[in-house]
Amino acid sequence: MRWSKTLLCTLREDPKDAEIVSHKLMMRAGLLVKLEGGLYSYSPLGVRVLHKVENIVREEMDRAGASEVLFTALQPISLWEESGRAGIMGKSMFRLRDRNDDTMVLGPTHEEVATDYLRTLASSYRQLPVTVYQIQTKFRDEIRPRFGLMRCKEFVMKDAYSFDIDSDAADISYQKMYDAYLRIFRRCGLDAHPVEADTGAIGGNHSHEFMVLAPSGEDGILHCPSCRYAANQERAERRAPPCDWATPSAEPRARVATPGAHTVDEAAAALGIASDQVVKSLVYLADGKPVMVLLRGNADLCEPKLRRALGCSEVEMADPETTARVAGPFGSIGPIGVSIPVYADNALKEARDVAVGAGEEGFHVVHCNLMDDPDVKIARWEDLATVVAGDRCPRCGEPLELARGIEVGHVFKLGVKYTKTMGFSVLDAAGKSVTPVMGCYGIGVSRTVQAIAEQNNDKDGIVWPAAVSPFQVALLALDPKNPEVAAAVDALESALEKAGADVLVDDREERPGIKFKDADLIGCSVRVTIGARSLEKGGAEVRLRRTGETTLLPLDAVPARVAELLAAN
RNA sequence: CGGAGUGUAGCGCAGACUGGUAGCGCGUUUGGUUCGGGACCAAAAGGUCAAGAGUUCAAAUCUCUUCACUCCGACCA
Repeated sequence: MRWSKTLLCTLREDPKDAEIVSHKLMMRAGLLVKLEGGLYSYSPLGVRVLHKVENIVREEMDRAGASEVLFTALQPISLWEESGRAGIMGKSMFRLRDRNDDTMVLGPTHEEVATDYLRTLASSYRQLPVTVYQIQTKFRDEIRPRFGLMRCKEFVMKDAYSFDIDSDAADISYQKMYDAYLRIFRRCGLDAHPVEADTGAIGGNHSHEFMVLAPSGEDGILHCPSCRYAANQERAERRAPPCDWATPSAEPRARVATPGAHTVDEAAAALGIASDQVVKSLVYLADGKPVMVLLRGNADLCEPKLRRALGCSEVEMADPETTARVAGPFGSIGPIGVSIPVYADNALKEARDVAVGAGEEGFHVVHCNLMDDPDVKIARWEDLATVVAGDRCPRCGEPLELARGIEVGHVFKLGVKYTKTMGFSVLDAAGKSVTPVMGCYGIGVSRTVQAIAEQNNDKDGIVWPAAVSPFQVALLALDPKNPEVAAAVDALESALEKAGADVLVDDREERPGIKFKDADLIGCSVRVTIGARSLEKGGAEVRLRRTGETTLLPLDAVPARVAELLAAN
């Protein structure tokens, strides 16, 4: 492709809207054009990267035995009512009406459509296992789109769905996808790590996310340096920290004035004890019903854990009025004598001598024995605390480390959640009707593009891995009007393309400095420069973007050298 | 939805407190000199100052309302 024949515009300065490095660089390199928040057009350059990632995904899905299909983006709401997700996905699903006034949705995901597709086609165990996948535009009315392609209202996703006759077979399908994901991200030049994850609105009982480590990532990841345990912070577990007050106090339970103390730290200071010895009591609304949560004073509640523990679909902190009504004023909440269900974090199991809010402004109760106090009714003990850096690994006990990650892929074991509710069954070998076991597997393709840029850049611009570089080679014609240069560029372009490389020829009438800067910014893996000067010295200059390593070669030796560099990068 | 911030030329910004005919840099166009790491000189084009209402002789500037975008939280590939 000739630069002069396409509309490629680079930006000299960072756009004001962009916050993270990949977003800035993709905008500056002219890969994206913003239409609105969460909506971006791909330029001729950007769409090439997208297609390259798509093709890697396609090849690895095919290799793993999945079959490509294409579902519709537009779906009838009735499918979602059938699965029971119309409510759960409700707010993030774009809805519209057709001319018959029927409600349609723009698919945020395709579990329902996939299940419907299978139930219309499959009726025998002999047709299973089967895994279908598609690369589709998804629509989600995101609460907050951000960071360019990272979180968009419209984005490209690869989603796959496996159907198996039983759970053991489903595990095999899951593992195939898991392995394929590792290969896909490796081929994209990404360092992506599988971590145990929460299943969220998709549902199911087991899932892994594939995380690209980056400080700008939206998720916290706890990982253990000694045993390789890794989990999303929404789900990570820990061994309960040691407890220094596991023996009941000799003193009786007592009400103590703590005027003005509203936080755990203030209460601890007023009482002259460690903040961890003060129980943090929170009132939450679980699907609208108030519940109390107890944690150690220095722990934070992990809301997804609470949601899972309670089996509800939404939890939120209760408003001050509700809190005051069921448990006393903010800052003095406590579990003694409350009538709502109380859920306590496992780390409090040994607590025999702690302080709690008295349920009354300005008072706390000390020497409370949570386990045995007749006025404290713990409905259930659960793992509810957010795990933080330094907490002990649930597997091996070593301290965990915290990192940030970008979620580029997610694999789920769904069980029979959709197949059962949507009435998909097949006959097994004995002629008995069975409900197939399902898995689903997503890759955020457009997000992956940006994650690659986030992980592969330097002060001059993006450094695309060769497999996804918009063009593998940027061929700079430093003086396109010089006939010798033009002839050499033409010849080399053909030779490179014949050798299987794709080439962007910068034939603009610009000064050399501009071409070098733009080439660095766009980040094609290999740069080949031809100018009067290089011809005088005997050929063309070949430079690897990632290292800056440069060699001057005779023109006919260039294609082989380029191929060598591309293969190694 | 809650909290914070920003809207002025294609892009990045100043001007606002103290109201008085719209500025700078980059980019764009034309001419010239340059030409291997974002050149220089000269000339030019380009703006209902986010929108609406109000105050005023006069509003980018003061007041109110609305909208959009960005950031922090809940949602997720």
